[in-house]
This record gives sequence, structure tokens and C-alpha cells, in this order.
Amino acid sequence: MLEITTIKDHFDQAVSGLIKRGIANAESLLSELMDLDKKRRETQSNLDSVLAEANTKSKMIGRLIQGGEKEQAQQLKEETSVLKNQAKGLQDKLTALVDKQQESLYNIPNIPNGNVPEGCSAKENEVVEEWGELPSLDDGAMPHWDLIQKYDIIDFDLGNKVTGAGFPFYKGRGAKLVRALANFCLDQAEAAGYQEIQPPVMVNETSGLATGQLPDKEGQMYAISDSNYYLIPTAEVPITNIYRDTILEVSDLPVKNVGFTPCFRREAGSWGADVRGLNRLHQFDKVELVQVNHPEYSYKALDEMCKHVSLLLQQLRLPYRMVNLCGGDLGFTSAQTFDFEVYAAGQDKWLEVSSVSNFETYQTNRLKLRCRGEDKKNFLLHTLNGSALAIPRILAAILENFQYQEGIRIPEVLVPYTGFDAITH
RNA sequence: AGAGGGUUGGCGGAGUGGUCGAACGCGGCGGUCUUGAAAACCGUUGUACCGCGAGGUACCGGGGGUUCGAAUCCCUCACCCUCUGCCA
Repeated sequence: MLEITTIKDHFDQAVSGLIKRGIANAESLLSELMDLDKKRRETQSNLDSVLAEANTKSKMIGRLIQGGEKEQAQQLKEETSVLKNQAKGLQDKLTALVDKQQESLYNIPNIPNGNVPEGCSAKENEVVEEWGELPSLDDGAMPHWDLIQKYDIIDFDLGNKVTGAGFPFYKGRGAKLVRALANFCLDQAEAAGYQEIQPPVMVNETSGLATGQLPDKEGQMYAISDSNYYLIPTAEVPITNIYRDTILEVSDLPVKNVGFTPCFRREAGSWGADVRGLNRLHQFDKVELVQVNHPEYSYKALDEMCKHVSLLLQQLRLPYRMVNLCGGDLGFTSAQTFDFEVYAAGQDKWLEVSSVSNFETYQTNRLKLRCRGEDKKNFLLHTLNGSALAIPRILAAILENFQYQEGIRIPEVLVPYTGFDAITH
């Protein structure tokens, strides 16, 4: 969530930022919040001074009782009782105000960075980089959902039987290809200085709140009904939460972690042609990069992460475009996001295979992830993350783009990982 | 899963109703001494919020309660340890 002091100190900037996201009433929304904050501070001041008086009197009572002056003590007790009652009222008021302010802040998205394009839908996203030539396929080329049947490498029917829709089985060379992609991505990340992490795939409610999946997108996470845990929608959640309630030293920065996990998404209400086959699943594997960085260097890091993703896609020989998301299309918690879309020739579609974001202090504020400054003042750090990469969609693009009459060619960089250079009957 | 014991500041560890935000030790930081370092000695050392400031408030696993007053008593939840059971 946003810091209240940031909104106060950069009010106009905050308003115009939210307007860029398409929030028309941003000004009144933030003004209300400022009024609420003013009331909150007043109430806190009042409460503090009542408590201070009560504390003083309580201490006097202690001394009087020790000195044997019971009657005076009794008198003070009554006075203190009155103060305590006042304090209780003020405390309730303060709690209500804080809750309201918190709720309000939870519902305000991050302020877009200055380089985020104007626009209210995906149509206004800005393509900033394009790479590779779109393959032209022979007659009889297929989308991946047909290819996987033809070569018997991924089985959706089996998934339906054993679990339900959106939980495919990868078999034989299909399974091997998943493992090859994961290992390739992990090795590349390691070479770029990321530490590999294997986190739990279930998290508690506090963690979900801290990275912003809760309460906003509760419908996206699977909840474990009898233990208050949630299945992670991305490794970002457990890995970023490592640093919850933490104060780092400047010398610890940048923190660079990479995790390979299954991701679970309810994706409630998503149906239609866009979601066929591997395009959208309830469970899928993803390699995720997570960085914690100094505010001064976070955009440099964002750039570096985008370059990393570009390089992965280039090595895999997948034509892609890199898109600077416009204000209206930006994720709730993000200050700036670049999406990477890969062209899948068999279905003639661009598939989003990576999303690289800088959250600035939006997450660290909830996480209470700070850094000890040289002046001993603590400040909030920046978090960033990016997929590198989402495996099933990459798989889909590979199958479709590299298909030929008798089989599917495996990208050269993967061959050492798969042990085969083509999938044929 | 059952029985018992725990949870205190960066770490170890006192504290069972009243100047306790918390003794003491270690570690960290600053200083004296030294060519430099070590040792020794002196000082300092949590976080958040309110306030221009002086200063104030809150926090001893989380939440609630008793009391004029709670780290200390009561309830509850979570986690940890030991033993028994089960298990990859």
C-alpha cells in the first residue's frame, strides 16, 4: 500500500498518477484520505495525553500506597478510572479511524511511474521492443492443443479425470521438456547472480496480505479450508515474504533470488478460446526472479531484469515483443510493468510469458521491509519481480513455432537439457 | 495425534502486580591507549506512531480480559522443545 506521508508530500503527483490509471475521482478520494489522516492524528494526540496523565497518576498511587496514605490513593484511583474510560473511548475511535484508513489505502493502487504511458486498456500499451521473425508455417500446421495429442506429450483428459480442468499431465518427452525449460531458466538466473530458493507453495494470510494478493484478489488464490493457508499463485509471494519485518543493511543489497515453483490460480470466470490448451491453467510451473533493491537503483534493476528475459527468449529463438503497460492495464501493486509476449504461430496469437514489475515501496510498506540508512534513519526498500519464465506458454510457443511435417524441433539451447533434438512419432 | 515444558531487545539470559523499555553477559558502534592491531578501560546501542520542539504514547509470540497499574494474573490462538504414536 501507499505511504500516507508520500500522498501528503506529493499530493498532486499522486492524484495525476491515479488519474492515469483511470480513477476519475482520484482527487476527492485522496482528499478524503487526508482528512481521515488528520482526524487520526488528532485522536492519537488526545489519546496519548490522556494516557500520559493516567500513567502519571497510577505511579503516584503506587507511591501513596507504599507510604500508607490509603485515602489519597483511593481518591486518585477514582480519577484514574475516569481517565481510563476516556482513553477507552478514544482508543475505540482511533482503532476505527486506523482501520478505515487502512482499508482505504488497501484499495488505492500504486502510483504509476512517469514513464508509464497514458491509456485505459491494453490497446494503448506501448511496444518498446520487437525481436525475431514470425515463422510461416506449412499447410497443416496445428495449434499446440492438437500437437500435444498427436505426439502424446501432454494429456488434458487425464487431468480432468484425476483432478479437473486446467490440471494437465505432462508425459514422457513433454515432462522432459518442462524439466529442461526449468533447468535452463534456473541455470541462466544463477549465472546472472540470483540465488536459487525452493519456498513452500502454501502461505499464510499475513503473507498474502503483505505482497498484495489479499484482500484485493482473494478470488485468485486457492484457500486451504481447514488450515488457513493459501496455495501460492506465484513464487513472488513466499520469496518476497522472506523479508517481511526485516531491516537490511545497504551492504546486503541488491537481494536477488530465483524460485521455481508450481503456481496455482483459480482464474474464476475465465472461459473461451483464449484459454484453450496451455494458454491458461489452474496449475503451472514458473521460474520467478525476485529482487529487493535500493530505491536509487530499482529502475536500473528493472531494466536489467527485462534484458535477462529478452536474452532467454532470444536464446530460445522465440519471436517476442516487449510491452510497456499503460496506466489502465497496470497491475494493482505495480509502479511500472513490462510484459513479454511471445508469438505462437499455430494459433496466431501473442502469449504473455513474462511480466516484469517494479513495485517501488508499495509492497515493502506492508512488508515492513526497510534499510538502515547511513544517517541511521530507516527507509523502505523497493521490490521487483519478473517471470523468467512461465513454462507452459513457452512450451506452447515452442511446439507451435518449431513444428514441421514429421515432428517438432527442439531449440538448440535446450538440447543439452532434453537429450533429444526433435519430437517425432 | 496425546502428555508435559516453553516463547523476553541482534544473540544468550534475569525478571511472577508498581519509576521495567526491561538487570547482567556477548555482539555492534564511538572513544582513550597503540606505529597499526589485539587486550584493557570509558561511553553508546530496539521499532513504530504523535509533536516545530521539549517531550509523549505503544510494543516483553498474536488477540482479548482482570486491575488505578500487567513482561508478571486469567482466557484464547499460533509457534517451538521433550517424550509417546504415526509417517515420506
